[in-house]
Amino acid sequence: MQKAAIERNNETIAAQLTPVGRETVQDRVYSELRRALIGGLFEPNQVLTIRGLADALVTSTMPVREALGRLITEKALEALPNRSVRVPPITLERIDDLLRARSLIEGEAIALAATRMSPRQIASIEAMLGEWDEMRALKHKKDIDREATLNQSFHFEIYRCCGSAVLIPMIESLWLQSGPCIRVAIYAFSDAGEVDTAHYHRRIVAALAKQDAQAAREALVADISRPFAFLRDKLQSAAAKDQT
Amino acid sequence: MQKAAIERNNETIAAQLTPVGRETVQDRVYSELRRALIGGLFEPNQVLTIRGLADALVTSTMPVREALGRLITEKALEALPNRSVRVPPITLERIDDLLRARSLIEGEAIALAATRMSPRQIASIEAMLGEWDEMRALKHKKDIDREATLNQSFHFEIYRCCGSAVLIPMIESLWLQSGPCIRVAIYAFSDAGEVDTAHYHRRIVAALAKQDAQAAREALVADISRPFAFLRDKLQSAAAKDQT
DNA sequence: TCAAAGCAAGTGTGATCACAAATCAATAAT
DNA sequence: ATTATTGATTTGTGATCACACTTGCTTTGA
Repeated sequence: MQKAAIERNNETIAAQLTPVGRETVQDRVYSELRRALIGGLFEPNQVLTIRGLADALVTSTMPVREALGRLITEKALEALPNRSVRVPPITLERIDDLLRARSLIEGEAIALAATRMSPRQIASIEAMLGEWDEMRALKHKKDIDREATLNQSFHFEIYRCCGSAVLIPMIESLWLQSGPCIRVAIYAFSDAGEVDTAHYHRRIVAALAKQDAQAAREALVADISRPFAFLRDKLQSAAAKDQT
Repeated sequence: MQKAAIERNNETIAAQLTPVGRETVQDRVYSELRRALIGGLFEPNQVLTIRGLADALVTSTMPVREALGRLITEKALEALPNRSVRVPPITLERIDDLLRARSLIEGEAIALAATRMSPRQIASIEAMLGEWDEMRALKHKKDIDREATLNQSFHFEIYRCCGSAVLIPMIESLWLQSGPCIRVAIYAFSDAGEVDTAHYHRRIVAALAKQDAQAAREALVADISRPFAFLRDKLQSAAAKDQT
């Protein structure tokens, strides 16, 4: 019987090949819309139509409508009574609300992560920080998209270590909801002369390295509060000017 | 010009008629599945098929698949690699994970509510408590479904006062996820001789009446911990017996 | 000139069909 | 007797169509 030989052969093949995966069209549409949303490609109040998106993404309406439905249940999009869907407007209350929820949940996640991260994982984060500085020094602080992506990886790399399968999807949902707001703030940042965001991330990493959960939570809250506070001021002054 | 008369006439009509609403089939399917899930009608690990549900709900597959997609993104259901969907299994890690997340988020919600509830709202909650006792005394503690529904209204009536449009959907998602677990625990409760759940709710109401946010949070955590702890013990002993 | 009715283009929703993948049962081969 | 293979049924996915509702514009009537 050559069964063992066949088995061995299969194993060597399996070792060489990488799984191809079976992502559906709907999943791709969903990911793409997510990316666009947290990347701030859609602006608040913009209405999205199924057929319009389907044309833009070169598919039929079916995957788009299901992806939109999913995004609506995550509150990343909003279903109007007219049955049209739009990206939610930015209001002062919503900003405060989002910041509070993010501080609470991401704070808890990083506190958990602080007690669980292995030295290897911390090293990985630190390496990320270095790569970041490099990019920042090189590109004269203008590649906002790359910066945002790196920021996202940085945070979620940490959150993944919290060991909670419940918290992480919630955090993703929160990023999705605050994506458009944040992006507005970041663009405003880059106009208004940049603050040293690297400093905040270094504080986070330092706290994690010391396994100091409380310090990590505080550093994180300071980090995510910045754009929200900025946006808040901007909105407030705009409202004040609007009233005069 | 009889414009004013017409206007008046329309107003009287509007006063008499109640808006008919335009709930879609998909929404009804979604609500029904939600109800079934947090009511524990589906058991953990059960797989659900689109066509099966469509037949049971007497619609076509289309509303069902979209409702399922929404429930999957909320983690109320789980998409297997085979593309079939099932209600998530109960594991020890998941129980602890859910309890932690619920304590954190619902705790924050009730702490916020404690500082914001009007006397009128508190009275409404207290009335609810009384109605509860009545039912409990009358029906010889056997109507589990009614009890669960009342419990749900009680909690969400409070959460609604927290004034956060972000936290509440998250709490709903958490209830959806822990629904099947909880229901298992509750059934076990009713076998194992009932604990006095009313006591915990009275503690919550008392704390809210005193506007004591910290006490409210603690009372709430104690309340929601009970079924989780019960289920946890049950699972652990089952695992221990399984190993022998 | 202006407001209201009517029309046309656009949009979301649900049903149905086609197809590929998975599951299961029965049959065949060792 | 047990494993492998084939075939039939079931299932999810995507496309397309029909229909109802909305929206914006044109036309009509005062």
